[in-house]
Amino acid sequence: MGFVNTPEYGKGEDGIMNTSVSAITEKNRLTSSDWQQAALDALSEGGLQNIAIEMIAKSLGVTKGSFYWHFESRDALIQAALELWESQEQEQVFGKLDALPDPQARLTALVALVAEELKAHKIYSELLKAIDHPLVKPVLARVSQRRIDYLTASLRQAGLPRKTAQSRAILVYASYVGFLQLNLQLGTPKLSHAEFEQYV
Amino acid sequence: MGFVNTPEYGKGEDGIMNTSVSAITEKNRLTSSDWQQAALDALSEGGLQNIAIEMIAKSLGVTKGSFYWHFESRDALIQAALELWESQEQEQVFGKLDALPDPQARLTALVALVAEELKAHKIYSELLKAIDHPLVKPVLARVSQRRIDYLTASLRQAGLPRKTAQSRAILVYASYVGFLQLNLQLGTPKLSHAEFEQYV
DNA sequence: TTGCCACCATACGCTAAAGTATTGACAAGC
DNA sequence: GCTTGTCAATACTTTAGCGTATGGTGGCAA
Repeated sequence: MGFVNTPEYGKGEDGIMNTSVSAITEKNRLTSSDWQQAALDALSEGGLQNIAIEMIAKSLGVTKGSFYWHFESRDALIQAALELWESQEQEQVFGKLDALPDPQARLTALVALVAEELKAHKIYSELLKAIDHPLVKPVLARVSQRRIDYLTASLRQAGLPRKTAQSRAILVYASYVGFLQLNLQLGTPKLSHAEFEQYV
Repeated sequence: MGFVNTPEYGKGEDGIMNTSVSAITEKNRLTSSDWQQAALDALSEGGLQNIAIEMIAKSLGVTKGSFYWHFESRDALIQAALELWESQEQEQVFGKLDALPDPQARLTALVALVAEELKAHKIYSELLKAIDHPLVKPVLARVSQRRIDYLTASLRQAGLPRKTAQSRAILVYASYVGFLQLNLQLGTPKLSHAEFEQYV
């Protein structure tokens, strides 16, 4: 019930041809993956409510007649997009970090990830805002937990005792989430991540 | 006030009668303040999009015919509710803290505020999620900045040098915001605020 | 009593967005 | 060349929610 279609402020307006990767397979015919990727693009720019099939269709150069061939419903698209995101983030973040053997270097690299890769953070931020949605919640819970666990493990490898590492990991991650909101949305901070590293 | 004969428009079944304060001034006639308070209640439980006038009207036992006498539009209600919230939070939070002369004690009390007063935090959290809304953004920016400034001042009074106090204040506040999301929405943490105080 | 005003109900219009039904186009295999 | 399967366009229905128009009622003042 009351979640789906509230005509809120979001409104991607007209096209805004995305700056995204958008391979879109060149030829006019689309695949469901294209829709998923487009949904993530829309999500990153306007939140969950911006995953509106007619808008996305427009940005893909088709109509929703196409959409309902590839997907059962909007929820199905959201679910598929979230799955895509989850797998993508797993290989991106963890793949990158696992390459580094030194735990100290890993932490530094992890912090560095906050600065770049803006889009991924936008998506995560928007998902946080939509955490009430039943499809979003479990995904976000998994991803967050995985990241915190990873942080904890890295801190332990860096020499911290178990309990301390756990608390520290949660604290650091909470800071990250907080910065995401304050930094990304408001212009609030000016706090560099140099500060951040001092706590590690 | 025909109590009986109104022909039971719309199944009034699943009301979710609010657990809120709701003084509602006893007599059936409402004031605009009642609407503002009800809007904040709705906000805290379902986000900005849950400020839906027909729903709130139902929870107040009237119809929207009443609403549009008190307010010009939904946006007007939102704005008024936000003003109410801003003034309320100012006297609540700062009023409480200013009573304490010792800056150290103030910080402890501030941290303690995170635990109790759940509803206020819910509202703040929901507003964070709706930060894209043009009416929300400036209010939230003001409130957040004010809190960070207050934190900074307290930290300075506690002996920290200027720059350090600023950075620390932002970091602490970001942590607070992060905890709000993780703690309130997911079941993630178990980190007590005892940890928190160690950083102060 | 009369009449006005504050507050509210009812009925309606309008729009955005989801979802459905039907038809069309085009490429590949038979 | 004909059929079939895949992808898409068009037109439609439905629902939620904002906003409007208008009329109703109870209390209070003159």
